[in-house]
Amino acid sequence: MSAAVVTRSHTKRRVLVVDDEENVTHLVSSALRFDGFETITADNGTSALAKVAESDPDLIVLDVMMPGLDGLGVLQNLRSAGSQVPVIFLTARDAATDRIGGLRAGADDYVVKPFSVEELLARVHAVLRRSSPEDARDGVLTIADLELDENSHEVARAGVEVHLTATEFELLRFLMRNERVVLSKSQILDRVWKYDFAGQSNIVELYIGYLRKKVDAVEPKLIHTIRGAGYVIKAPRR
Amino acid sequence: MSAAVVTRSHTKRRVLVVDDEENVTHLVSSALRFDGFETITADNGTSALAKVAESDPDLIVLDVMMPGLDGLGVLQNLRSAGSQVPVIFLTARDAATDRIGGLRAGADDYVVKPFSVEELLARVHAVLRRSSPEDARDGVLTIADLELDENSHEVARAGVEVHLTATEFELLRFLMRNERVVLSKSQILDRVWKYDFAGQSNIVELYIGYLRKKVDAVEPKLIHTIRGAGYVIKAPRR
DNA sequence: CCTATAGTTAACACAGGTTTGACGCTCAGG
DNA sequence: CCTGAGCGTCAAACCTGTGTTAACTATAGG
Repeated sequence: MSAAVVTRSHTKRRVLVVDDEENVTHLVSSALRFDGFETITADNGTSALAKVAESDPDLIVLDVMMPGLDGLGVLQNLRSAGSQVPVIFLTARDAATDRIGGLRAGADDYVVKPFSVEELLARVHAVLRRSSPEDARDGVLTIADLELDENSHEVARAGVEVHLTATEFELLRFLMRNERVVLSKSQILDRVWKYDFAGQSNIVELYIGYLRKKVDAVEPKLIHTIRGAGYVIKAPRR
Repeated sequence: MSAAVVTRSHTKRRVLVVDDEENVTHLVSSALRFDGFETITADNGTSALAKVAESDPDLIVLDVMMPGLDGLGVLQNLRSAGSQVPVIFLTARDAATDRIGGLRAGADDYVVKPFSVEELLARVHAVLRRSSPEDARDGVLTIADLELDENSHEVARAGVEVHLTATEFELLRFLMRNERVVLSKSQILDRVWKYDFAGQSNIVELYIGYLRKKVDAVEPKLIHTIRGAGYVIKAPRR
């Protein structure tokens, strides 16, 4: 066991994504790969159990409602076989309704559909952070004198605390988690907004504007427009 | 043994969780891990004894009613073998009165099912605090001029004692034990309310409201709403 | 068994956040 | 220097989450 832990500490984290909708598994697994994870997918409960057995994932993202063996069944199966692997449920219903069958049934966290990819990613990191020591980071992102604390949701520029709304916070976190990477408006829309967002408008520009007013009003400017490509956040070269 | 004690004084506390329901062991052990413990689980009495022998835990959370060798049997076995390891019993409600006599036979505390996770966690800390010198903290949580004593259940703001109900106290303790961490309403519901709580209402907001009236009516405000995310308690930045 | 206290539910009002659409500005290329 | 596509900004409309009150139900203590 200790040998396995040691070996694994230097390899990529492996995440199994289980959902009967291919759109969802694709969306989630490509986001996870973009984030440096290895991913495996399954589109039903039975196949999920097989994939767990053969690839021993570090975490499972598991849809609750699936035809045949559903998420609850998969989880019970795993737990009674002694598996301790962390599980995040995807639940379609109102979270409160499913709660008894959800978290309390042995999952480590759950995300309500439709979710934003960044939200799910944040949960994945949070769960891994608390369940394995190797992933323990403090959850504070810093670029120049801009700080964002994922735990307390505090954001400060030049030492001054700034209040951000939920969407502003997610957007800034996405930018900061990708420092020096240009993110297109559609990437941003796909990651920060819930995946069923229909509106096709200038909402990204609008929120970039909000962020600039709130956290980028002082020099040096950190948020940059790359005309025709998207936005980047970065500290100036020194 | 003394060598083991010395070594152990700098390692994580190890807790063995024993229950025949996988949901309960997972619920409890993941909460304990989140709290910095190492956990081992067993789903029956015989296996529990084996795990004690092989991993020498610092504390055992032990379900009384299990098929085969039950909790009382496990405890008797341990005590007659000379083990002094602290034990917290999990008992069903109707059996509570009957079991108290049994508890005197060697358990250190007991928690009635269904329990809230925070309640169990509090007992674990309390037992460790009084049974091992290394865990001796006074059990007083302080944020700015807000004080909460886990032993006496006294709460005071700005030096003035405040009376809280059981639920209010647990909620405040949960917040304070997680200063500067945003806790979602579902996290709060899952930790502070008993695990079989099915209700779906705005009960968390309601209790936050109670707390605000009782302990946060003066400046500076310590309990903050993070719209769309949850609540945080924190002292203002200096 | 009755009363006081605590816990829960439901209804509702409102503040704050999100989205929309219109409009003006800017930059790069012709 | 003109032009159009892309970007930034504004205010109104819409919507959701949150706080609050009050009534109801369970529980514990006398």
